[in-house]
Amino acid sequence: MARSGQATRSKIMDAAEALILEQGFSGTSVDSVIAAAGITKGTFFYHFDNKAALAKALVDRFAALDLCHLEENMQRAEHLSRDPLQQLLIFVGLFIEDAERLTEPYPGCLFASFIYESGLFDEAVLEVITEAYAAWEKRLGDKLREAAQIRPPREDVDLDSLAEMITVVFEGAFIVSKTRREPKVVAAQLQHYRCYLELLFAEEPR
Amino acid sequence: MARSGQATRSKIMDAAEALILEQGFSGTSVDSVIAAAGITKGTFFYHFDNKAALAKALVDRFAALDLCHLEENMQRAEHLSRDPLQQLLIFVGLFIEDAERLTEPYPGCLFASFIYESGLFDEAVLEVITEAYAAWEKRLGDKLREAAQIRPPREDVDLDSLAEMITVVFEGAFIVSKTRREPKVVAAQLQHYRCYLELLFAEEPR
DNA sequence: ATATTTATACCGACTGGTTCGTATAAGTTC
DNA sequence: GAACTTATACGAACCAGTCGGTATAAATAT
Repeated sequence: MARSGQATRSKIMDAAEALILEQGFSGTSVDSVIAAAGITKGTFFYHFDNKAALAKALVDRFAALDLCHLEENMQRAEHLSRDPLQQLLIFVGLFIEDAERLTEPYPGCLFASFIYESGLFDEAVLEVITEAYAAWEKRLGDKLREAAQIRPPREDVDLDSLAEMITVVFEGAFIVSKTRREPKVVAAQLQHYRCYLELLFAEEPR
Repeated sequence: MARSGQATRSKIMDAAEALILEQGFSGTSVDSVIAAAGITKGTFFYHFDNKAALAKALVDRFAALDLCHLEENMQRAEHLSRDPLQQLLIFVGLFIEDAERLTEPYPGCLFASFIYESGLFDEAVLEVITEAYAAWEKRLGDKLREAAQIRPPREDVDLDSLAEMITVVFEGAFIVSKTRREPKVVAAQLQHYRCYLELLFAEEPR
């Protein structure tokens, strides 16, 4: 089975990611990864120089997928409405739809897993995470500022931290969802975030 | 130098907790703990049967302190106002005050750290965490229901998940704070939670 | 009062197993 | 023949945990 190199690489990364989200990076041995992936040690080290290289590949992939979801849902929202506030509400709504489809608890976020073991990773890995968070903050922050220009929020809130709040809600909801083993948590919490935005920008009398 | 048993035990736990919040539980060896605590291996295993016993002792202590903060600030709030909504706003405000005093990024929550390595711990450890979360949800949920009886919220939100949201905001803010190495994140996010509560229960014309 | 016992607290070398990573040699697929 | 995979064995470092022994102080006995 030569030539399927990329497939094997993905299989290793899939197995590793699932294990890491349950046991952490240190708690996940290379041996357990190769067992889960159904390959051998030689193959693992053929694809990754060392365990640290696996970590880097995992965050890179996770970040790429994350930013893809961000951009895709934002562009869908932008096509569904012209009003920046409505775009934001639709944007969050799309993630709520996704979260509602979950039947099992969300497996968690690799970023959070790594952050709670941040002492083990080099700066390059951590930078991928900060940049991903920054991208979300930027994208939502710009949209919020657009919305605020059309109609200023009722309370004088800081728009940057308001943009950041979606990351906060996601990460916090993942943890509670994992703890309570309850898949609905994420959707419920995103709904609160959307509701907060609605109330902040509501056009009702002062 | 006998007699200082409890002090040594605390010293071990303090060192362990700090290390675990940076490197995770698996990533923290007993050797690194004893080095940080300035004791030896024999002493460590005199105080703890095994590494798992240390984990249990750490969550127990963390949960006790956590519930202490919850109860203390809630009772302070209850003394400062008779109105349940005001009590809630004051309650959150007290945590904002604490968070604003931080000059370094919040070191993080042991619960979250353990949850992202949950596969390594036995049911007893995880139960301490679920119970702690449940206590917060109960305490705030009851207060929210009181407030809703006096004046129903503007939007038809689920009060249980609204109560749960403070845990979500804390946990999410810790992660973002650790990632961005920015201590102000926690206070800013708690402010949004308080603002959300205010808007939800505002008495302005519908 | 002095000797002896008991309990608590602590030390550090040691053991056996696990870890990551390497090496080697042969097989498979394109 | 180049890219990829299997299988197995191996080593150095590290890991959790053990064990025999020491130090101290209070309790008890003499």
